[in-house]
Amino acid sequence: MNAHKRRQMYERLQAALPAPTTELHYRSPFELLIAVILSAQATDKSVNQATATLFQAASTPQAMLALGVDGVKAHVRRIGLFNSKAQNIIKTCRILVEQHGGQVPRDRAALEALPGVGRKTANVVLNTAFGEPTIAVDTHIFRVANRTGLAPGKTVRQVEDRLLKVTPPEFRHDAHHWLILHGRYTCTARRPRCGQCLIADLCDWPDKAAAVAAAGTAQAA
DNA sequence: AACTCGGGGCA
DNA sequence: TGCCCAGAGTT
Repeated sequence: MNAHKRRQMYERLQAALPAPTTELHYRSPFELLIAVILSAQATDKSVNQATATLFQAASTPQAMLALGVDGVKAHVRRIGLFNSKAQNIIKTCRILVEQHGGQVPRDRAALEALPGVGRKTANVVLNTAFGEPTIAVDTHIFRVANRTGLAPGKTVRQVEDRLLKVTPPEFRHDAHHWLILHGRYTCTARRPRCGQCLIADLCDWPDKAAAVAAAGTAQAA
């Protein structure tokens, strides 16, 4: 995919998709951080369901510490990986209180030093809470970047670096938002909906034609 | 690079 | 039923 096509891709996604916002529910950088920690390998629906009651019980790191691991678990039991996530949340809150004045640090290294926070979570917080032009590569974006030829790469870090390079500056802050929505609702992992894709004509995916045809016969049948 | 954690959603 | 989910940590 060349520079012209990339720009066209972003322009179309920007025009068609809703204003940039997370689908996770949060009211502060702290709540965002916790929600993103919980969202690893989980659906946003299940996360929002859990945080609705969790944040009512505790919306600050101090209050979260008062809940304790078992208290947190009681709210997040229906989310996958909840055991390690509950422990990580408490450890993270302790560090926030002891080393960062109870605030979420606006610093990549400090964020990634928090238990349960990796490259992706740090990027989301930096972008969404602090407005920095990071691109958080998750499974959706990794798939879209490779499938369309927008920014191919074998590792998440490779895709992230390439995305930052090939994304025009004016799109860089919101690219994450558009790419993830596109991957989630159109360029899905299984049975991508190429027939109703806004950018199918710009996409390099070899199986695109087959996918369109399959969708057509599936609807006809 | 491969493995593990993990309940829920969806075809 | 099998595959996937807005990943991170360990080996």
